[in-house]
Amino acid sequence: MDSLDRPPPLPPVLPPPPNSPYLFASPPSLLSSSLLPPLIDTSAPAQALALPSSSSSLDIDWISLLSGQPGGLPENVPMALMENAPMTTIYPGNGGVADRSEGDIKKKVTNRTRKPTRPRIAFQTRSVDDILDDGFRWRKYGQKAVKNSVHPRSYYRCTHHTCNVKKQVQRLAKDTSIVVTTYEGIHNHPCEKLMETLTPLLKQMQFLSRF
DNA sequence: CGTTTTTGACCGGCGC
DNA sequence: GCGCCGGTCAAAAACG
Repeated sequence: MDSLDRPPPLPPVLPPPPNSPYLFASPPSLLSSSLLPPLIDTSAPAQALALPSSSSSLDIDWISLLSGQPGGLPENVPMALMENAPMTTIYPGNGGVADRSEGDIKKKVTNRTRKPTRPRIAFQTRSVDDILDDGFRWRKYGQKAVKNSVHPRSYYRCTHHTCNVKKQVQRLAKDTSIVVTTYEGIHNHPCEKLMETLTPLLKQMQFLSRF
């Protein structure tokens, strides 16, 4: 599967419920040209972002570029960038998991391979597409039926060999028009799709800046 | 033919 | 200890 070829989903705005404990931001996607502020996991342990500052033949400060701020991204911010499309709920940092009573995601995150919890962020997006194009390539490695929900949960891993980022995708049991995408970890490489888009532009900018 | 998806088995945590 | 459940593995199937 290659989600890069999918048309961008166009979910409507989800208004924040009154007294919502959640942060709100747009979901990750690179299809938009606008780079909105990055997501922040509010409680996950701090983790430095290890991005190559010069990951191509071009001498580009990708960290500053991708984060939109000099000095790079703040801690706990995933490489995924935001789409201008829909307003999306971000769950706070217990992994972005919903209350278990909703039967969607377990409250306590058990991680079989690593003990320390990695930064996790969940997006809640109203969309007919389960897979949102966030610009990264993912390989599906599992699918499980979810208790109290007719929709299964899918597990994906970033296909980049050195990258260990995972994500889970499922539909809300309460409102099946809403897709919950949970990202775990931080990409340690630039987004291929963004590179493809920006490289010609950056080359031109560098060329022009010589005058 | 290489890559990705599917799917049942397996593992570990947790509650009872 | 046992069963339930979420998460992962891995072999087979499907796909381009």
